[in-house]
Amino acid sequence: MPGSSSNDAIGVLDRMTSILEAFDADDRGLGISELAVRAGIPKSTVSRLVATLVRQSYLERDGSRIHLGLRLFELGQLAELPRELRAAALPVMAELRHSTGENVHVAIRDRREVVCIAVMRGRSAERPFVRTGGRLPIHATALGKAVLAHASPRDVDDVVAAGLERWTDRTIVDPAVLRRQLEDVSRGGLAAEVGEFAAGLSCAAIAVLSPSGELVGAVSVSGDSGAFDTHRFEPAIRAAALALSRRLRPSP
Amino acid sequence: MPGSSSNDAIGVLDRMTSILEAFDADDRGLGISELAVRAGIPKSTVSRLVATLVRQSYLERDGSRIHLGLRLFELGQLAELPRELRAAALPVMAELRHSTGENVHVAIRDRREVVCIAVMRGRSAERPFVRTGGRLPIHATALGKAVLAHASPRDVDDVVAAGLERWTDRTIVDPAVLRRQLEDVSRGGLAAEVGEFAAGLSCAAIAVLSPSGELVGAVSVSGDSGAFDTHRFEPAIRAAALALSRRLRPSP
DNA sequence: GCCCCCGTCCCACTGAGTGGAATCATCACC
DNA sequence: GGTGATGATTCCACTCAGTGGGACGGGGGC
Repeated sequence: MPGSSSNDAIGVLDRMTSILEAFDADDRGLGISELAVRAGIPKSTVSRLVATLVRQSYLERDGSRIHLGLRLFELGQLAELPRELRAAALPVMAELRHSTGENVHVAIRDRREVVCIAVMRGRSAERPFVRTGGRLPIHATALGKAVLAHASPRDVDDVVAAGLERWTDRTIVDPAVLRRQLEDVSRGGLAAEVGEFAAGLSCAAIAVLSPSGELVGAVSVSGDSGAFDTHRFEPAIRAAALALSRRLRPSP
Repeated sequence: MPGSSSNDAIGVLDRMTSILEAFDADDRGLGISELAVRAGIPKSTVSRLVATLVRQSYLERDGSRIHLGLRLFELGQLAELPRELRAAALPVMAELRHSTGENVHVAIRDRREVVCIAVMRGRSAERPFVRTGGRLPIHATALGKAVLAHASPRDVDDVVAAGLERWTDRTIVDPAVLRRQLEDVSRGGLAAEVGEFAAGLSCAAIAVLSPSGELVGAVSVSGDSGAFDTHRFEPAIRAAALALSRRLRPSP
């Protein structure tokens, strides 16, 4: 919602990332001019950079419409963390979906956000609120709070220092409240979220640890706040997190 | 196999792509030095560029091991072409796998290669020879020949001009033979491959066209050359290609 | 026809990027 | 603990890649 384009974008690389990240989820391709506006870079420069990226298949163009290219898909599939976790998670998620009937997600932390690396739609559930590859704020989602509770105090400080952006009127924006919840979670509690990210949406999550005890990500179940008791599914989610943990390669 | 590192890599962007593409399928992370060797770029430069890419989450580092980062996964999921085709293809592929029992693939063309955007392992089949996101040579695979047969003559010329690299002793390296096969396919024939890419591996493919008749990709079935009759599954593959075509959004 | 918007190209300027060498860190083996 | 190998980071003077305002061409719509 803020969309504040804080564009330092000094180096060419930062420029490139600005361009790549200008693409939305549902775009049907962008023109050079719009791209230039979104990325906050002069048109002529964008034109030149895009030409290079197209040459490398990082972008594609169909006439004057520009799209994200195949090489990004390819590299994305190569990334180890999501790949391994996904492979391990899919069967576990299927089981969790079966036992709860709700939408199921697995996400990984990336700085002050989490990235959803797998989503499964529950049998009788609404379409999931996030797509595979989607980013979510770490402080306003159950997935985020589950992983943040296992992070270092310094990490929590960073998140707080960056400001707790408000998404709904129930979003936790008070650092003290957030810290209290995180402490509770880190003592073995369930990470829950009721309308804090999107109105009417509830979610419950548990962190996933590697066999050696390191934080890997989190698994969650979400549903409509009306009929969703955050604690009802706790045993199932906990079991899923544990099962997933056991399926992970033991040696990272 | 050839791994010839033809590294012009003048601009920073090209440098970056060299770095990103230095990552293999099964790597457990690369160090700066190895990365520098693979990318053909001085160490100090790689160090600097990697720092920037890490800052942007395009790469990750765990001590001195460097991995592909989450942002690549994220952007890869955003790329429209694979995303839409995948969504449309998965049910069709499931059906094709069910009716054939073999491994099933869907791929998109990218210049002189095809990129596999979905793979399903057949019930009784060996593990697939290519992963999602994997690249295959266009002239040495059924998938490649299926799409190439629908491309412009100029495109075929380009492929031929670039040289038909030999993968096995059955790979087609004679342009005349390739052209003859492509003509046959474009007249409605089945694109087939018997051990041309990997010894003992057979594959049969059909192009997938959009509702408006444009080439989108190809769908294929593959199996062990011993027990695999390239033509036995032709009706099933053809039906899948048609079904997939009908599921595609009509307005690209 | 005219105007408006969009993408590309041009070109003189300059500071971002470069990379060899020095430095620091870690590890292994004697 | 010394010594040498390996690997990552930092420094810094040089210079060429990248820049971007503006001109150009073209296409689409009123």
